Amino acid sequence: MNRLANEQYRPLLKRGVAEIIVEEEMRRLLGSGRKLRLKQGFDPSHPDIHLGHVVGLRKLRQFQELGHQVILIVGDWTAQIGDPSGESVTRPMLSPEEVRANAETYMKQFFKVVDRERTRVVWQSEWFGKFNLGDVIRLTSKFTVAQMLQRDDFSKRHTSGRPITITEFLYPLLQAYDSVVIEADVEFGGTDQKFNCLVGRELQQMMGQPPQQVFLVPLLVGTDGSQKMSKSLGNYIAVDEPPNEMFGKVMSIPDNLMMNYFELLTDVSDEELEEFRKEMASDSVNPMIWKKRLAYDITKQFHGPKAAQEAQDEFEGVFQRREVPEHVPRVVYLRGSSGGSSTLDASLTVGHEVDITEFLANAKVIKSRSEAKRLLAQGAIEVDGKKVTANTVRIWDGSIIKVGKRRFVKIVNAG
RNA sequence: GGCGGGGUGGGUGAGUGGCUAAUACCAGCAGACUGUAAAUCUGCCGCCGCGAGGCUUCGUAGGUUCGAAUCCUGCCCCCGCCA
Repeated sequence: MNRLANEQYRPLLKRGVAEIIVEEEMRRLLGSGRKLRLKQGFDPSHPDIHLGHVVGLRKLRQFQELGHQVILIVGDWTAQIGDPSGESVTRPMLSPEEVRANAETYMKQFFKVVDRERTRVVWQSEWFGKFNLGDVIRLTSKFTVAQMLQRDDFSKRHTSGRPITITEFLYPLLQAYDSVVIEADVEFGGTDQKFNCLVGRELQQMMGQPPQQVFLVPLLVGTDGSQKMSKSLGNYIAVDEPPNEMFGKVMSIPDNLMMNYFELLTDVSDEELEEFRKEMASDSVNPMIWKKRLAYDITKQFHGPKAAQEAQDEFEGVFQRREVPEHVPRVVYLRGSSGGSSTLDASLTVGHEVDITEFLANAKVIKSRSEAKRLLAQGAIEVDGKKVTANTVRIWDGSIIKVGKRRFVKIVNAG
């Protein structure tokens, strides 16, 4: 491999990459001029994509720009046997309809990053649907328990006496078989997928194929700044998040995560990041300036420059200048007899005093009256810019009620 | 098949008859401070009630008791050890 090529692939193979197995082989393949088959699997029981997944998807995209093809495998079959990730969490079997719906949801998000034109979607059931017991036994007989126990997760559970189900051993095998079927050149995944991907290499070789390369990306740390981003931990930023939310959530990450996010989730050049690093080290700039850029850049990727700019404007208005946001959810305030969907207590009338806690609880702005009372007692409720201290307050058509730092509601009289 | 352990509020996990709506920690929420960052401090953190207070909750269904998360019985579920 010549120096030029090394330089050419530097951003692709170095930035935002945890490990490549085998890197030299990877370079050789890239240099061969052949169109590579990039394998990406997806578990239909988790159809939501967040920024943690985007790290890998961006890599797929970068490969696509070089002319390579993504093969997206819908794991409709393995979704039914449970994912051994972390603790053994048994998943409910998904019905075919659920799988299909989830796959659609997934792909809608997936193709916000990955180029649809250069992607082929295949379903695992295309091949596993024909599998019979004999096939399964033949597949399992190629591997030993000792091999399975090489997996960190398995060996830990085994030594500490926690259960491992046999179906969990099947999961890596099926995933490996996927690689054989599609004749994958490269499999992508987070570092937690290393073992499974390596099993794929072994099986391919046993079946007379050249082994796939394994491209592992780091796990993104979530908005809490400590644990990996995941939906169940609630520290995630979803790709289908509205622009304002997305911008706001990025702004809320700890400062020390910024560099990491820039590297893994943006195309901001290494040179600029070096500048950023220096400025941060010397305290010569307010980190917020850079963080806004980060938030803008990420929001732009999913919502376009216009929406990103608007999100930034709103952020600056609401949080830096403490203004009321432009678009505030409305609470329709019915006068007189009962009515439609967001019905409020009909005895309340605009322009009159209302019991604010009762009002907000009825309007579902706050989930219970007890909680509303707590918030009131803590001075967290404002009406038209004035902190509410009494139980009752006068509201008008068009009044703005603010709860806490960022919840707003506008009163609209439909009466 | 045998023996044993366990199911408590979003999570971890105390509590073995009244002082327990239920220790503690985490998460969460609010206020202060700020750059809606982090850190820190303060308060809150089942539902209803202005309040005194009431109601519902500790796998589930019954029972004992003036009174049960705590005792008894059936059932469901989870886990370990031995075979």
